[in-house]
Amino acid sequence: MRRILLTSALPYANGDIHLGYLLEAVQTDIWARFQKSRGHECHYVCADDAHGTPVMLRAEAEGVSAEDLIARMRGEHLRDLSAFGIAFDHYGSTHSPENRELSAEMFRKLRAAGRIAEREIEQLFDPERGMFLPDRYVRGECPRCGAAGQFGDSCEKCGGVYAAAELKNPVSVFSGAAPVRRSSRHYFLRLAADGDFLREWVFENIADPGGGEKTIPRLQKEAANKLREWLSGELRDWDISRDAPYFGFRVPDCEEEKYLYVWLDAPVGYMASFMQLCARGGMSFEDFWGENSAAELYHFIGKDILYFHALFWPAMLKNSGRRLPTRVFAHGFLTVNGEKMSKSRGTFITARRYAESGLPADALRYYYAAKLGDGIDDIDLNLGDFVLKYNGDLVGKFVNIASRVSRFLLEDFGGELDGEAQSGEGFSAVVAPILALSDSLARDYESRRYHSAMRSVMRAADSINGYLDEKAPWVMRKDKTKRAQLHQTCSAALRGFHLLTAYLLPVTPQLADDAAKFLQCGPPQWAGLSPLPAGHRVGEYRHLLRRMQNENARALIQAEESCA
RNA sequence: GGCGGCGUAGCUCAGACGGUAGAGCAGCGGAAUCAUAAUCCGCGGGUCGGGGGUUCAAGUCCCUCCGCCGCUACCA
Repeated sequence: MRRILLTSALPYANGDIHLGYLLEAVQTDIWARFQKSRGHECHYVCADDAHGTPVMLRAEAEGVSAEDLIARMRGEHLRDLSAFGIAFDHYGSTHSPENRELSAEMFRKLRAAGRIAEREIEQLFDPERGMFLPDRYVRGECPRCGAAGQFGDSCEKCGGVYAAAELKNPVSVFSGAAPVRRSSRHYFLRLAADGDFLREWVFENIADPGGGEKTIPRLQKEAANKLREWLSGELRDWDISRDAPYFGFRVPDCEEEKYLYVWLDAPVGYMASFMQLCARGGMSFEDFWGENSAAELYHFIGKDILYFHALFWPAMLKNSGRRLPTRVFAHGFLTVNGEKMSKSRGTFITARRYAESGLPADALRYYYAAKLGDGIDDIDLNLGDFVLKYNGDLVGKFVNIASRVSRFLLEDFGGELDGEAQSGEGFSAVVAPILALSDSLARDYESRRYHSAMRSVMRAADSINGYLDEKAPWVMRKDKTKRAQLHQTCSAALRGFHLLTAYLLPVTPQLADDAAKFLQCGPPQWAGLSPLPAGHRVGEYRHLLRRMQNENARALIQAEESCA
């Protein structure tokens, strides 16, 4: 049995869960459910990312304490994610005692290892607000093209990149005051010292924990390419402290009021969340995070935060006596109808909006699965396509199988399956080929080629539908002498349906649950999966899914526009 | 500006190691009527963004151009 710990990136406490984040949560959740269904020990943890300037400012604007704000946001995030069947084993917060402790320990160990540098740096400072200004909070004219109202890091007009201090006529976004330069002592993670280690670690191949004979790359090809950019030169030190006012953890053993940068304690939040789970579940924290841990550790992330997880984080772990991630899985962004999600276009769809629209969570999960591969490409949610895929695949093909034969089984055989669970014509024509799919399907799931897995499952559903057309049980039914054949055909089709339900369970847990109720079996686990036995009795069939209407999907966008 | 990614049938996308272009949906033509206008069989449809190169052979490797997108470390 494998021991696996996996994480999704931490949702930030200053924003709502949207369909883009759900892409990641669903991708991770499918993998977690798959591993569990295969009988492995698997823990899926996540947490709210609670610290940083934006949270502090928003709390101020709302007139509430930061603690109250993040508690509320965490509740909303958890509610939204739960509505999509994201089954965390634990969902913590980076603003927790455990994380405070682990972050401080991390910092101290890094310092003891000689990896912390201190330097005076000069930054823009808002004299009215009395705070240093992150680049994002300074606007001014682009030093290259002169475009007005540009942010302090890059120009939207000409694409130029510069330092905030280079902006002409800069103003603070908060007060409108002209920022002044002021220097302050900052702490840095000395990344350059780990250049050789990172170049090795990032590009290295590892033994396949999934049992494959060949070694596999630690990172996806595209991800490795991206990292080559940083790794090809000298690595710069990473600024990991912020001056007050800031919402976060104090820098340990520092007399001035300085805070750990949110991105320092955010990944440590993975550890803290798991630590809380351990307290509940009896696992040993060190088994998973100790330097010589034999457990597997995976981070699912968006491609935008790759360097945090593949550069800073490994460096932090290595120099603090911790284990390193087994692999890091990056995915692309979500676009809606071919375009970047946009509030003004109404395509910035929140999880809540979707849930309230009444569209089934499994529909989105299935659609994502049908499009997700192991790459880093963006995924497009095309609403028309979305409706067609759900109706065509899940309703028309998959659920249709149960719908086609259940009445015959119920009316003619009292819901009982025939005696040939492991032999006979129906078995060899329908059941055996689906059993034989197991290994290649498992490989697809394991390597996150969900789209390939979904194609295989649907091809199998096609074959059952084809089998039913060929056998025409509705014709057999009129001939009393063909009663045994009728029984066999319907039983085989339903056994096939049951097996496919198990294959689909990681993707569509609600559907699998409902199907299991109809089949009167437990949630079909992949480990030890076998055809429903002779004489097994199924329940009365009620529609497991409803067809989706185009209007429902379109309303996702319209509804957003009306309140934009 | 630098670096990276993408560009394959009307649509959404597959295509490890280079070897005569694939799926689903849509369209067209049949069949069937058990099933949620669900199902099955068959058909048409692509200069694989343009151009050049390597090779007996390139969507697949190299160069170049065009288009779209992303990243560029103190936004998270």
